Amino acid sequence: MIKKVLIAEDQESANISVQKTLEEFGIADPHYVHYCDDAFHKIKKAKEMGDSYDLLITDLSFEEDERVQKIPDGKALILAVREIQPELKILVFSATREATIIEKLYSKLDIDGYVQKARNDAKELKLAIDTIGKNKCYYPRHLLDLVKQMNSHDFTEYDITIITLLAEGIMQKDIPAHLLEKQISPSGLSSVEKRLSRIKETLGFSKNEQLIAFCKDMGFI
Amino acid sequence: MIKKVLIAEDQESANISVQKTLEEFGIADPHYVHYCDDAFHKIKKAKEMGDSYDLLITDLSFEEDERVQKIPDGKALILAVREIQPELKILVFSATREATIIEKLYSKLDIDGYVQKARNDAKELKLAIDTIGKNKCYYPRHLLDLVKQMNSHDFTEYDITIITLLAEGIMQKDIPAHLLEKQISPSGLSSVEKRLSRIKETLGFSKNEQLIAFCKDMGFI
DNA sequence: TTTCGTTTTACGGTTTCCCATAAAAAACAG
DNA sequence: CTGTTTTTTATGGGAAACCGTAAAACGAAA
Repeated sequence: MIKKVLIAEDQESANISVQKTLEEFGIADPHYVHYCDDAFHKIKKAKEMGDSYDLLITDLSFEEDERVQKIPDGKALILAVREIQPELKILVFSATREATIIEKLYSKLDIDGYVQKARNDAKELKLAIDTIGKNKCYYPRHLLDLVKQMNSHDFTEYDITIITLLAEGIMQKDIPAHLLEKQISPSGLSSVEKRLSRIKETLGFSKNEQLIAFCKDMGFI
Repeated sequence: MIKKVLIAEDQESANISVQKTLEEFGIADPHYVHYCDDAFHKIKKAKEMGDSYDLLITDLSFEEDERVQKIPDGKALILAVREIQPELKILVFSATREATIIEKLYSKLDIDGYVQKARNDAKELKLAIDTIGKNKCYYPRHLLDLVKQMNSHDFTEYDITIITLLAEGIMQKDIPAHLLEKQISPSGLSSVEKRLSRIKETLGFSKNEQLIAFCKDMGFI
């Protein structure tokens, strides 16, 4: 059961969102800090007083200002905290959607959950805290999907070219002309169609829109 | 004219790419550092010796290791450097494609150029250095486009819902069913079609693929 | 309630996409 | 060079998307 929570977050707006969510869990007065250094000291002190925190919710990036910090960001904070209280649950609440970065948080820093700051992040935040409260890790859905798909198809230059053209609004039937211009072969419409449907098949996609979204997530385009 | 260049970059591969590009400009032996602290000290020392750098090419994110750094990342480095040599040209070479982050680099940190690490970044790097050499700022094309488009349409919850469904591979003709399920109105296929075509019209897009790519770039989905 | 104006939905024609098949071209081996 | 295999391109039918128009539903005001 999660009772004592510390929030490290320098953005006012994000703070409000987190607070509201926590209220729904009956966690009335979570502790706030706006600097990583403060977070570290609070956790350390609580541990020493025999009143450890159950959960740390932290951002990754913190704006820098005149207060010089030893711990510059969320990543460093997590590393530092793990030294003094390895069992502390950590939920990262950040804007990054780079699958590779998020993946590393789980594998290297051993975090318990990641929620991306987005429109309806309150919902996801709730689900994440609930999951972590049950001693389980919370993986955002889109990450799970990505990890699974990562290795199922490796994109060639050819693939990327076609997909980039699509993302630029070129109609599929006009792609052959563009390929000819760039002297890329094969340039036939059938070849383009076949390639696209093959990619989508291996990735389990049904529509081009899905493929574009995936490639954007992966940073291919 | 750019003669003396310092590169702050901890990734071996990226370093090579930059080096090649610089060679084409006749900048034979640029200086390299793998840590921001080193970059800062080099710039400071050169300035004091009356042999200042003309250009700093830096990454934003630096991997942390056993060497504890005062300056954790490229952003902090830029801030620090601006203190001691405000006129130094700065070109950021990083992987981020978050339009908002990049925009801030220009507006807050006053950088002279940004090039995103991508497949053919050498070309863009060259163009950027050339532009900066002429005392002009280099703006990546896609950023210019985004900034222009940003204000042309503001996305509602409804828009995001539809676009998200598309990105998940739902067929357009099946979207009404999903909207009904979520009790979102209007749910008619015609309304969905009209909404999508309206969005694409205001943004100057022709295809859904383009819209998906744009929304991913903007972090809407 | 009636009327007017707006929003939502339904329908039909055209374009584009999707997919299977076949023809053509290229690559390869003997 | 000939025959075989693979790759690329062409073609056509059916499904989905696109786009304009008209009907229906809804809301507000008289």
